[in-house]
Amino acid sequence: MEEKEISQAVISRLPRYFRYLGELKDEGTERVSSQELSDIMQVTASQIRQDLNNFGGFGQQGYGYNVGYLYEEIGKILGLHKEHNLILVGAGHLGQALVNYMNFERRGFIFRGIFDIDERIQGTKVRGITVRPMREMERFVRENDIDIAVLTIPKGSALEVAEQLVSYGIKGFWNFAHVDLHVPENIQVENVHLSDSLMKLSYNLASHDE
Amino acid sequence: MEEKEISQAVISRLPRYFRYLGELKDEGTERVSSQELSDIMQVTASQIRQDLNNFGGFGQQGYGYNVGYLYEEIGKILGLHKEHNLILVGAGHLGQALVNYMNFERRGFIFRGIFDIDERIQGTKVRGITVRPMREMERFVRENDIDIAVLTIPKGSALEVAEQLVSYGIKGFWNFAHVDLHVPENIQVENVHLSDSLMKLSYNLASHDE
DNA sequence: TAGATTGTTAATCGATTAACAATC
DNA sequence: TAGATTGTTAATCGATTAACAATC
Repeated sequence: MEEKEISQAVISRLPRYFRYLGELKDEGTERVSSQELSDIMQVTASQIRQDLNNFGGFGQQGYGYNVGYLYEEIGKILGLHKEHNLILVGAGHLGQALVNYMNFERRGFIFRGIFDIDERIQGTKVRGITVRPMREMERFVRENDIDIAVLTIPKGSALEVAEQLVSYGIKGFWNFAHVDLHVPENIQVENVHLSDSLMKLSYNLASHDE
Repeated sequence: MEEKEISQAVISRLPRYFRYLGELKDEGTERVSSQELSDIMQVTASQIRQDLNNFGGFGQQGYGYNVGYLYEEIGKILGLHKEHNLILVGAGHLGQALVNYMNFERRGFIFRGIFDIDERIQGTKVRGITVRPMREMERFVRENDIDIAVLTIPKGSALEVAEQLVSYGIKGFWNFAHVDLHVPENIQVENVHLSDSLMKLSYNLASHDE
């Protein structure tokens, strides 16, 4: 049962709030007003209050927000209290880098399996996890309750692999392949298109020095 | 001399247009109407026409757009006809993955140097490029006309390193460190916050299965 | 209580979509 | 020429900012 639909613009800002609140928390700060947060984060206090109030009244008039509480609550909104079981599909440089990055695990995103089409690396390990052949993927996904697939494979095979994974029960894709996946609407896709990002930087560099 | 300022929302869509036009071009398609592109890309024809007309009239009434021409023009708008000299700062797994990724070079983004604080990897090579100590960075940046720094270093050191790099003449940052850089407004920053992206996926997964 | 700051409504701004005259 | 489709203006929609009453 869906509450009022929250816009993706708001969702995109939540991790940034979460990060700044985490830093305030680590510094031992107990309370913060929307105005103080506004000064630090360079967004309007009004936007902060609007964004938070999409999810409930976390503050208190005359006081502001309790840092620790708000941090926890945003974490819950983001679903960080739940664990997710991930597989990596495509054990190239980028894929291996993602598996080796410790911070995802700290947030509950745990790589359970790695798959690659290249026979030469099958059987090798990345951070203790064996690289398996693609044909073992279906069984692995079903038996290990995998909900997220991280795609670091060439664009040519991504559509086909994604379709298979949906049929195996995958619920979300973290997609680094440079294509737009076509998946049923109950499946979530988060794209990381690195070359798009670099092109945007290129544009901004070019448009600046005119 | 700045023309009318183009919104970042529009800029963000350009690489996607560029990608689809490249595919059409590879298929040998010569012309495309905004409506056809709309069907393929799942955005409105109106938005496509509006976006393109920010940069000039690339189409022709009654005909549509010439695929090859539009592809070239968007490439120019994105600044892809110019070469950029990059350095990597932080030769961890992610940094090495980026250097090894061939497609950036194809678009004119060329890694010239790699720097890392860790003495154990200094002197080793990544894709033929020697990893150098940080103290050589200033001279290298100045002598090799480096304009983009790719930051794949821990958040703790990112602010300081970025400040130094600005003073050495760096014009743009591709920032993978999980902090917001504070740089002068004539310096461009493009952030890739992977954990933010993953949290967004997490939210969408959680909010879906309610 | 008085002061501070939220939660929320109203106003503004900007981005998207629709419509259509211009024109190839 | 008639048909098609752009370029562009106008209308709509949504997101951001401002304002302020509620309230701790």
